[in-house]
Amino acid sequence: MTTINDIAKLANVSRTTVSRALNSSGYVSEDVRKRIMKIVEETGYMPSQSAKSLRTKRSGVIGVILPRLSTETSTRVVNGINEVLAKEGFQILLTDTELDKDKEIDYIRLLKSRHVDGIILLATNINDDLIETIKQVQVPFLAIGQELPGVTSLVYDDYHASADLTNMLVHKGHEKIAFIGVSPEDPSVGKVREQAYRDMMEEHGLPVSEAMVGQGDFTIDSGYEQMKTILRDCKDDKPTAVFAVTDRMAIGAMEYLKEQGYKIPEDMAVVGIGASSMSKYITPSLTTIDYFNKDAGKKAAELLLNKINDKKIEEKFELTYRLILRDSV
Amino acid sequence: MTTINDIAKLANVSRTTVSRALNSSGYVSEDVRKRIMKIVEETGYMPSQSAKSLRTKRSGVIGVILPRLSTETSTRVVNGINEVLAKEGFQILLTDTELDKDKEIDYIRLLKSRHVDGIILLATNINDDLIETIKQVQVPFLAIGQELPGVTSLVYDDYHASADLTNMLVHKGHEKIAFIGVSPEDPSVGKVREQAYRDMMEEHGLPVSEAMVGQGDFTIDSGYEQMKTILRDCKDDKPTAVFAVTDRMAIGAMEYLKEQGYKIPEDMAVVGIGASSMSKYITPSLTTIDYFNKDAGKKAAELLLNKINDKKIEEKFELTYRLILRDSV
DNA sequence: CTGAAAGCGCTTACAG
DNA sequence: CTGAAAGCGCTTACAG
Repeated sequence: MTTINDIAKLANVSRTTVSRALNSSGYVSEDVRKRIMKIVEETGYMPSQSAKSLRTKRSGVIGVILPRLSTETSTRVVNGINEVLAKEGFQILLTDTELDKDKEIDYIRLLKSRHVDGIILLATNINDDLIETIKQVQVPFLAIGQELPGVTSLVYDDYHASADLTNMLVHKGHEKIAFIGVSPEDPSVGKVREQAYRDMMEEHGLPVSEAMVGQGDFTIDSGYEQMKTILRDCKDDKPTAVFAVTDRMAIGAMEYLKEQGYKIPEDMAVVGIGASSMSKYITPSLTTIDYFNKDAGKKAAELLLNKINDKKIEEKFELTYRLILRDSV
Repeated sequence: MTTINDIAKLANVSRTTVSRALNSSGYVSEDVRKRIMKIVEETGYMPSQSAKSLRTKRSGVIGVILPRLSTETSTRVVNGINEVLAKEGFQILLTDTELDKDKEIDYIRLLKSRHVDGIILLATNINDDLIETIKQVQVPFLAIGQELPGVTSLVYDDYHASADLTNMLVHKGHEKIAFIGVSPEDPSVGKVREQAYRDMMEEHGLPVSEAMVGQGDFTIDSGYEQMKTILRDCKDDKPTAVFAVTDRMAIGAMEYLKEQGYKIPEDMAVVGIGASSMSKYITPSLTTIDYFNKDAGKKAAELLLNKINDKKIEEKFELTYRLILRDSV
């Protein structure tokens, strides 16, 4: 492999000079610079990033930790991150925890050992070990989706998004609104969204019987199953609307309702969150919340870049959202 | 930061010994090993991968080059790749060409400079510069989706998949089958799929008027537009079925058809390729081809790992597929 | 404007 | 079983 020494020899200069020419640091006469560049061109020389990174402690790589590689949300966020980062010459080192908390921590440490210049974590849970590890590694860090104490966090406005959705249903005349949530282990999706729903129901003086509330696990199937359970448990006091905290679960619920001959939205209104591509093309199209995940990714990358460059930034950023009203309500 | 020297000092041994203990290479007395491991544990020491990689010429990183980060196909493939690689302790360095051919080449070189142990390219086109670059960089290489001459390639069986779909429509009684393809710049999707369609039509003695053939650009919108154009151009000789080479374009076509009051499949049958999640939940559900992208990703990773370990492998691998018959035909 | 030298944190023959 | 030394390919004070 061609190294800086080869280039130096070919150009009849020291490797110091080659380095300077390559990095446009320090003075190099125009003459010499051209000679060097020509040889670099000809040989197709590319500096070894390992050597560079060993020396400079910078790698030009940003670690990204995902809960799942294959969800639309993750993909959009990564897309946004990459768009900003690629422009600045950074690449993404991708890791997927498969929702395993231990792996979250392992990967943070692994990424550190790979000298990444920063880490972006799509967070799904909060625990002390995690916070502790983040502190320890001393790498510019950014969390998306959960507010991690002491860590710069970019959060979706889950409370108001969920409240808006609930209020919208109430204003449409629904009084019995079923709810399909997820485990509170995921504070943002599990706790906050449910809390907003309950708060709004209470505010409107509408009762929430526990038979109306189910807990899924993000999958379409779990939406289907929860809908089934809710309908069975509610007996003669059936809801007229169902609010699932993710589009996938909402779609699962719709599947079950369709199977049972329910007309949507006449017999049962359905809403989700996430603005998945499916939500638009399913019949009837699904009312949902768009969290602008790609923008979140972009913003995350920009903030992280600022952190890397030692700019002071705030600790918490709240993202915006949009309610998309479609045919399912 | 803690380095191997710190550990050596704390354990009262040389860094040679620490290295040996860490990598389980060479002899280390049980006593010393335990002492070292304890200190490693306590300090949270992680060896610098840059230093390691500079020395060993291996990085434990595989570069993946994607045409687009945010398509379901890419995501599934990456997911499969990662599943296999993560198990072996490899991480993925992700790059997105945004369909720019020059970037494909730039990224190959960039990944090389980052000392990746191998590269997987989701290929969308074939050109000499690309082939040339792949040869030059001398990195274990694997292409998915196109057969690149001289490069180990994993290809979908586009010809037979497309032929099966066409034949299926013919057997259902369709004689005028419209086609929405993409540019032949993408040999697999653009050329091969169209060729199979034309071959089968000819085999059955069915004419293909050029008014029945459109060219989209993978987007839903382009499917919509092409459907519109085809219907306009065909005048009184309208097709009774339309074959789009991707699900997204098929879905766009369906949207237009629905708008125009066509009943699917009664007035017009629609088929796509890709088994997107949307294809299952759209109404009517879309008949399509499942290419098992995730398995392709796994297979790619396994083959690449073999290459890295100097195992001899064949140059071309053909993947399997499955026709999913749904309500749109 | 240019170069010699030190050093980043590892691994690996080589010697004992 | 253990260690001293060389070297991977860079960058960066320092000196001129």
